[in-house]
Amino acid sequence: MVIAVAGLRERKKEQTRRRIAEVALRLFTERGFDAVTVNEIAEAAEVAKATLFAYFPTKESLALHGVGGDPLAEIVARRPPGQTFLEALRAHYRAFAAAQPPEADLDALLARVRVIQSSPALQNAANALLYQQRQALAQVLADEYGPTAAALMAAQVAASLLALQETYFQRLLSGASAEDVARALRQDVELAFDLLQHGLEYVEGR
Amino acid sequence: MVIAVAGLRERKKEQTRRRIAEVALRLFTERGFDAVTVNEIAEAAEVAKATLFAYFPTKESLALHGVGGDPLAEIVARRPPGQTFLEALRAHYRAFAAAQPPEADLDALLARVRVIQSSPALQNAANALLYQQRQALAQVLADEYGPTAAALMAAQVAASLLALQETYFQRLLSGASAEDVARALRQDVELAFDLLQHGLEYVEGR
DNA sequence: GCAATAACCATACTCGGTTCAATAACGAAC
DNA sequence: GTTCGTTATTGAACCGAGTATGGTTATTGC
Repeated sequence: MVIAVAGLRERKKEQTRRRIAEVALRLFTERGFDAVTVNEIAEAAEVAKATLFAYFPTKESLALHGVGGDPLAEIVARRPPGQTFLEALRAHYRAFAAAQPPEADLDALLARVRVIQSSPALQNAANALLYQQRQALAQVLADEYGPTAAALMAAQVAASLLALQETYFQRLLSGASAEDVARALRQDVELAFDLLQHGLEYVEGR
Repeated sequence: MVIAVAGLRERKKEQTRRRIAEVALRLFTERGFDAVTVNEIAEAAEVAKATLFAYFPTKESLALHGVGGDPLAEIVARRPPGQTFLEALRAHYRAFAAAQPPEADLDALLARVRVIQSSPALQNAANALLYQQRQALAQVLADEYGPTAAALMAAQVAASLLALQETYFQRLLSGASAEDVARALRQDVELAFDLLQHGLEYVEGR
């Protein structure tokens, strides 16, 4: 009995997609996002430009594929009953911060972060990604809290997590040791959620 | 005694700038942002494309000039002593919500909102504007609260105000009466700042 | 084998934005 | 009111991202 493997067509498609993505990331890493044209990427990946854009809708998506971040709306929607949505998110990010990423992944992440930081256009694109998550989260929360409060809460949460991510990236780029970065991240996660939960007066009152 | 009027050169520049801006806004209003090319705008304003881009750095800026929003960092920096930064912001937005804009301005605002809503690219650009304010605010707050907490707080505040603005725009577009929109805005402002001040548990606990 | 389908390619195009050399308009000084 | 340096403006060529198209090749299901 032969395991039904994906058709040759599908496998080739996947190959092409990966080849494009890898070549793009390599070039971006070597020279920065803005200094690489999509024509170059297409040429180096040995595909036509039209093919490249059949796989990735924009140049930005070439650098950001797989960097979507965690699906906030899902985490909230799937939380166990009795848990507030904020508790669910805190638990998720606490777990993320507790998990020490292996060296190799960290190098790759660092390269990715450097690429993203290399172009304002890319940073905007990354923000736009979170913007969509914000809306999805607002929709999930709307049933419980009404549309206006839900929109406000989702905005606060999404913005906090974006700020958290930026701080994390900066710490990574600053050259601090992996342990220090991880420790700071754990603290920052707690601070971010404390602020969200108890409001800005939480810090104001020291 | 003659009032020292601006030189002819300066006046012409101002004229050109205004002509470009007005033509652009008119075309955007008529056909939507994406359906108008900068070539058309330049032609209709009777300037060369290069001249247009000498006045406005991007196509988006043609639709967003003057829509910067309130300078959060300044409001906070100039607050009277003894007032928390959040109180200062709340007072500012409360005053804004209390002021009934005159009919004519409201029509112009509505047109502007419709244009902005007509293109995702424009909405992203508008977001990016607030993003800069966020960073300026974070810098002002950093002295008092440290960089990490400041970044988180600024992010929450900026995101809340963006959400507030979006809700306001939606209410305007929904065709509700000006009084209803104004009343809802006053409520929303209080809700937004209550959430910021006391945290999400403020609503969670009802 | 043999069509139907889907990936792929080359090419030309649109549009936003930049560059640059040439020119026109202004301001100030004589 | 002529001259001269400055500055706004122009036109036209150029770049890069993204789209449209019509044709070619390879896989698939029969």
